[in-house]
Amino acid sequence: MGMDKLARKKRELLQREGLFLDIARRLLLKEGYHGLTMARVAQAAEYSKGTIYQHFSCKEEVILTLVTRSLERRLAMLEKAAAFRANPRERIVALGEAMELFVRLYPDDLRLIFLSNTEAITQKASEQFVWNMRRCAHRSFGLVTGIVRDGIARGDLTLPVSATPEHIAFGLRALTDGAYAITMSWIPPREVGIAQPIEAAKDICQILCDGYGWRPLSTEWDYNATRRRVWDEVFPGEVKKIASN
Amino acid sequence: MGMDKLARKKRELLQREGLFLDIARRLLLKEGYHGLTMARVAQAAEYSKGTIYQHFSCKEEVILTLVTRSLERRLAMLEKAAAFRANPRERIVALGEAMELFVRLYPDDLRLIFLSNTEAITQKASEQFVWNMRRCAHRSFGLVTGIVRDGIARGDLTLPVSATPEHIAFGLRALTDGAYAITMSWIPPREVGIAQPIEAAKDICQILCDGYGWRPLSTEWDYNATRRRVWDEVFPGEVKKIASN
DNA sequence: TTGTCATATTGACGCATTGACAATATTCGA
DNA sequence: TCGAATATTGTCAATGCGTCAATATGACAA
Repeated sequence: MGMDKLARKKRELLQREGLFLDIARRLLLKEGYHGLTMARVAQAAEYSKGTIYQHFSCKEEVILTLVTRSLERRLAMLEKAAAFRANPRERIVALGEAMELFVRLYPDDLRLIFLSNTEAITQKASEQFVWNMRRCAHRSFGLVTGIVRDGIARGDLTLPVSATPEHIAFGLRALTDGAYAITMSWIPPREVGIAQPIEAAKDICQILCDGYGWRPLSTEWDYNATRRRVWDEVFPGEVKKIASN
Repeated sequence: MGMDKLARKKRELLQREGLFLDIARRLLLKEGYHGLTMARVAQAAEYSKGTIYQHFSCKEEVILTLVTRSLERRLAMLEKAAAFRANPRERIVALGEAMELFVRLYPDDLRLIFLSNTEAITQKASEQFVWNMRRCAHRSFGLVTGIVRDGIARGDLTLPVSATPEHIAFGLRALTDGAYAITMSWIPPREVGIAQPIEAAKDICQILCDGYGWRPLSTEWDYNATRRRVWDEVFPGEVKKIASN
């Protein structure tokens, strides 16, 4: 087969995989894990079930592919935020804004990411997928630890003897993930007295940084101005998209 | 039917339900969601499948019953800790110790609690179960907000204008839940540089409290002594059990 | 253009599981 | 001891996953 034909073939395969994934995503989000069935995907895509199994070895792999896409989309936004040119604590603020914009723009992707914590799904995951998901986790953690190291290097932050940069990253991440987990769980945050869980999570991250004595403290700096700068300079398109809704 | 006979009947039913639940729990923990099947429970219990459906309307209800038990067990430990006679910040420490002891003593129960965040399971939950799980969440949140209010009442803590007692409770809870979620997920905390995630979570909760300026700050008080007091006075049996492993 | 072969696609099938239910067994009061 | 109420059983339809032998497609050579 000619090279060009082979390339076309490959492109078509990729396109078909995209079709399967789009349908699967729609079903999964709309009707949950049990609502996503291979037969329904096949029917909606107007292919036979067997063809899907040429792309994915099992139902779980379909889901994990969706999860991986969402993880990478989020990671891309976090990386953009981490590259914000400002002092380290402002860059932490930028990460918080990235998280918030991500969840506002793509709430469905966040749902998918949380789905990946389900054992029923990860049980059947191939090495390939686990490896890739870990890679995403590493990189997003790495962004935070990197900023913490910068803060230490600049003398903005002095670690307690028992702590490491990883500890702080772990704390910020646990706080954020936990807040989102509560938001998306069967515990409605309003019922426990929190009207705006996402804003609350950002504020608490700030207070945690203050707790470490990371300068400039939130009392010494106008971090709302920082937020506006992040919107303007890093995520103008995203902010516009949200505003237009 | 005589009253005594009726009572015996009821007792036997309850006992059988316990048998089913024990078997289901073993299967679920050992082989995951897909490994737990009604037929296997029936076979192991030496009853027929139909009998199980007299106790539980579906597989998900079996799982939710297990989850509810675990939530209640944890809540009981938290309530014991919250009743610790000490200043409010020490009582927060006591809650942290309760969480740690719980996860050390009953790691399987924590796994079950996290299982309840799975949509595949909660989808089919009856009102009854959701209602009960929310009740647990309310009560455990209430313990924290109660302690925060005590701190404010004593003048140990002055809230920022934008915060409420619920905010602080939300932060502490999100931090703890998030840390445990990371611990139990496919992200191995060691790989992101955290050797002891549970200890780290406790430390970070302290730093967050410091960030709020909640007195006595961790620099002003020996909270390790507080921990030892909690072990001795609130959880002597639990600590002993852990030590003997 | 046509024949041949490799590859892609199909849908029926085997197997497992859920949940329902009619048939059967047991229990209890009279 | 009898009969009604209740509990238990095992089978069965329905559904879904993943496989595979049969079939269709299409690239290339003659």
